[in-house]
Amino acid sequence: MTNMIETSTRTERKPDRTRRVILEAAFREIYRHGYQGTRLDDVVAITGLTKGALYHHFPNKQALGYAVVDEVIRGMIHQVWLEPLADAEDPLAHMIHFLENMGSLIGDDIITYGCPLNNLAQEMSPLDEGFRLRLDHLYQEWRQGLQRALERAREQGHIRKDIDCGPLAAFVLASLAGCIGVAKNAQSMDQLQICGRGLVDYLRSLRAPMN
Amino acid sequence: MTNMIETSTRTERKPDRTRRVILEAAFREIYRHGYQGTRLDDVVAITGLTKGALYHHFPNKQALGYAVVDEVIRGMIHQVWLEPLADAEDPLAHMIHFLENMGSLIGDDIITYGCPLNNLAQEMSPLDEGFRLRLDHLYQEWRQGLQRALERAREQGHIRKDIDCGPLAAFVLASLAGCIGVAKNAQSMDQLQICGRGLVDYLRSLRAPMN
DNA sequence: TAGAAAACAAACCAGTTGGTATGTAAAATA
DNA sequence: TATTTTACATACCAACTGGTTTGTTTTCTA
Repeated sequence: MTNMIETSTRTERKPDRTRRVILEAAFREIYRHGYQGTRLDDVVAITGLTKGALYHHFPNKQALGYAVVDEVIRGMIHQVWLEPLADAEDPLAHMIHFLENMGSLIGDDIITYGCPLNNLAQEMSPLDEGFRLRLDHLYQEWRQGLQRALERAREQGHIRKDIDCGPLAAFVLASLAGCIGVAKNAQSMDQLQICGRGLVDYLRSLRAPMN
Repeated sequence: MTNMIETSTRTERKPDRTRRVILEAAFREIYRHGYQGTRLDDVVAITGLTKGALYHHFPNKQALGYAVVDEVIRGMIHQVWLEPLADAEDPLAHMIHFLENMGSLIGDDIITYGCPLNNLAQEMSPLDEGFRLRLDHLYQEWRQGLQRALERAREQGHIRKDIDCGPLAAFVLASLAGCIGVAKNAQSMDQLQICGRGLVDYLRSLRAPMN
């Protein structure tokens, strides 16, 4: 019935796409200026839409922020970290390779603006419990993915048998966030590599002693 | 109508003290809400002063923020970290003891609000080069203090001779910031201890092998 | 001790911000 | 096809915010 292929120049209505456009613009602004520093006027200006569109899809700024966490940032972490890690045959080698080439694998934004998840967590966790719960949930997903990968590495004999991979995953994640934060403050890719190498050294030191 | 009432409201004038009061109130608000989330009206409300006083001592919000970094936060890091570390006879043992008892040694604020320096760095470094330079300078002071302590530990034979204490100090600092950040987001002292133990394990693994 | 300067107080303002009320064209539905 | 619902656009505002201006009281100084 309404199945037409004609892409007319009329104002096509694609609510899902409009919603996506708003979400990604909001993510960009939040990533660059923080949640509190983000102005809704700037978000709509980037999209070329208007506030009417924004407030049609989201009831208020807070709901928009929550959706950015649940949909945009969550997707990025799964895509960049969790899925490749789950697919890797040699998880430890994959992690080390990733840590040693973060700059080229992720892009300069990691130096300029840091980690989107950690940024938002540091800013909003003490201020808004809704943010905190969502961000904490995401961290737990991330940590569990890391833990599973480390346990696989342990089964492969790349990590000593006596290591508890739960706390280890927590520490690795914390260190990684710290390294990115330091690099961001120094605005220096070198700093990221120096700190990242410290983490890699640590991971290597967990190898079972060769006999 | 001239000074008919010599009421006790004789406002005692202590400019240095007034400046201090403003600085500490500003620190408190920035620590809790971030720089962008801090309202000058709230700062003056806490002090019981007025904007006139604030703008007499500081030309604008930015200068007040800079002064908080240079005077308040810097003092705290020196007092809590650098001076005790420089005075410690066994720096490595001191560091480990500190990491294992951070919660009780520093206080609950570290869980609730995180690390004042790291918070401000993550928020403001990409937004304001003046902040970034001041915060980066402070980080370098901190890292150098750590490096000197680690080098002393190496001389004492508590750390392997082949370790380069510069990158190590950078990694330790990054990890520490990351651990505090994770604990803050989880609002959990347990998380701080779990992550902190990971860092302690790492430091212990640097010990020269016993023969 | 008189005048200048410093240290505050109080009122005010212009720009901004999140949010709303209302209008309207396109889809969905009947 | 007629009607309702969805998806936006437009215009607007009340509250707030950083900052200014002006006035008053204390302290310093010549």
